[in-house]
Amino acid sequence: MNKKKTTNKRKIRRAPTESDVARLAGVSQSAVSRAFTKGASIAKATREKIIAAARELGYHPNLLARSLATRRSNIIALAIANLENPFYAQVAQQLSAQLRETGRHILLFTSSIYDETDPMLERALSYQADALIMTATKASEQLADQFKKAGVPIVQINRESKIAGVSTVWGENYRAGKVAASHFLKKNHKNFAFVAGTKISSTSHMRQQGYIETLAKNNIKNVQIVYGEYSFEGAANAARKLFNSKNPPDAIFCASDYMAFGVLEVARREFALKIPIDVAIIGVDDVPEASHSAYDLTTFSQPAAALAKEAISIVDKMIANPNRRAIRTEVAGELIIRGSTRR
Amino acid sequence: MNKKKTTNKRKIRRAPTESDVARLAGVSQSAVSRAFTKGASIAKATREKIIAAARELGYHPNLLARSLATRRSNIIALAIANLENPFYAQVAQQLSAQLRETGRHILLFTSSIYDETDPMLERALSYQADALIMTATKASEQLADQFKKAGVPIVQINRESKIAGVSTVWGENYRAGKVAASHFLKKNHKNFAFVAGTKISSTSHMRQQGYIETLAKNNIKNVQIVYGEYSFEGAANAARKLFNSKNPPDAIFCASDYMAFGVLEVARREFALKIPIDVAIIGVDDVPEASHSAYDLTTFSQPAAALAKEAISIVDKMIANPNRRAIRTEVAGELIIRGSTRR
DNA sequence: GCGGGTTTTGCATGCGCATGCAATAAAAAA
DNA sequence: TTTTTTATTGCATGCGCATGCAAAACCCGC
Repeated sequence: MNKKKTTNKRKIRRAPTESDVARLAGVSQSAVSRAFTKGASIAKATREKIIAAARELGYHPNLLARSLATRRSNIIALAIANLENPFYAQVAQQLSAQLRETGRHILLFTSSIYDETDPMLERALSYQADALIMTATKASEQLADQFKKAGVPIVQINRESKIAGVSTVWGENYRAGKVAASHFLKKNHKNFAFVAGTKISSTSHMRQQGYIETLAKNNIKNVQIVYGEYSFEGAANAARKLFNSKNPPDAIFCASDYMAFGVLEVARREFALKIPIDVAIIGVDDVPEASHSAYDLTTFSQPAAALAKEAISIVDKMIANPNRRAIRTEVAGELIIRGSTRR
Repeated sequence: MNKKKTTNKRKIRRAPTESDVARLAGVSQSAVSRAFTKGASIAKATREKIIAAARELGYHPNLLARSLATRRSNIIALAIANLENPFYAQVAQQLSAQLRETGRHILLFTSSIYDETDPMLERALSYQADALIMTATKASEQLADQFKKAGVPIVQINRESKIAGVSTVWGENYRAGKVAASHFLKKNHKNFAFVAGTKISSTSHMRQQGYIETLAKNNIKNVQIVYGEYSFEGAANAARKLFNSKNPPDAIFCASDYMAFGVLEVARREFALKIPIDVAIIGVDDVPEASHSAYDLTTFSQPAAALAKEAISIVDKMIANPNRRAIRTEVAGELIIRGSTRR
């Protein structure tokens, strides 16, 4: 009935806003806004007064409101299939670390489906993401369309795309295969095999091309190809098939380190093969484990940090000029020679 | 000069808004809002008309604006130290997958510093996150304070906390150690060792307690303790120390699978020990690799899915009742017996 | 101490959506 | 058909912040 009742009715503590800070500091709300906007026109003394008031209240700017007003969310959507793969986890880690330096953050969309487009990704548009970065997945034509219409760039890491609006950054896939083949040839191997990822992986396909074509140039045509499905166990099965074949390979190139580990273990434990004497193995990625003494894997590197950096650089360019065509960049890698190949 | 000039001046294509949809559908903006709000009062025919118009325009609701109006962002901040660790990657994956079912998404904060509080986490407050979930990190007193003030719950996965406002969910750490010890004892082992994580990890400490106390009850006091720093290489070094000692162990319990892998590899390759005859090994976590034939590791499981589920459940409870005290839950695990221990 | 120039400030408004309230249309009851 | 009840709608406003514009405060040199 009385006034008190009204003011007391349920003390929900709201987060302080600019207006609260303004009141305490004795300035206008817009002054507070300017105090927190880099480069805005505001007197030094005023800003300090405001900062002090803000600290006193425990004020945190509401970035969602800011985004609404500025039309820039500083949110980057990251679509990632199988985070469990250390290589992609590393890419995610790198992206996150590098983005934070420009005040941006990652909205995570995981998916367990490899190489297929997650319908949930439309949500990134609803969250007003400034860009979408995809790893180990591809954007469908339809998704790309929607993002283009919204002016939100898409960058794929490690997957090729024929879609006009989609930028891509990848490692030197063809060269990886080529270099692996050359290295094996130099060490006088005779029987070659390739453990591919999945059938639809463009990445795996490019590596295979580089490998096979280089071997073909040296008159080696009978290269066994098996699929490891980009998993440890898948590769282990593929390896069993290889070693049980009538003509077991003495040189195996794997489309990923992870698969190489699977092959390596099967070779050692189930077939008692000596590495690199009986069989040599080369992977791709150079994940941290590759350098562990347990694996000591020769591999063609695909530097996560560089991939992340390039992806972000593309994002920046596309945001700066939305009408720009898709950008396609290759990031250099190199053969890192370790104990899984002959000296 | 003429009117056309005004309307044509710079065709920046804005994303369509509810007002655009409303215009096309011939209804008010609020009707459109209601059409997209579950349970709102709106006629079926109207909604359909609106949905059609929305589809035609390619309308995506602006979730930031919605969050501003509803004071609920549906964003959950996830702080994760070393994503590269497959166990935590798995937890992240689980959280992401389970949260999406209730329409929530993860804002990712990675950190390479173990067990320390990342100052960047304040940003979660700015993004109006509905909650903060932390894995492999702990909230500082000060951070917890700020979140409590803002009414945003914090849940730590796999880290203990003495701070009042911080909820926690963890695996059966003490029991893991206890069960490991019992299993070793049953198999007649004589010389015991423990490979701990870091010195300040409460998780590692609990596991150690369970192990040591159980052994002590059986009159075994001289348990060697070494630190593996939760890394493969760290554990490998720890293992070298153990196997080179005057009394090398025949039973090693490791505070994580990952470290167990390091120990296992060193045992086999550098010391030519037969597992589990010469030395038996038990880990904790049950990461996917543990079941791979290469490792075939006996381990006390710490189910990522269950941890994630419990963390989310706590978040929900805390959001429903912000004044509630912190919740502490233990998630059951079990000893999964594989080839790294004697039959 | 004054005019013109330069900062610094506040005012007003809009970003896209949700929602209480009042107005209206539809349905049910009389 | 008229009245009452209920289901739909639109209006108006606010969420917290940024920003163009005009007013105010400050600066300088003369």
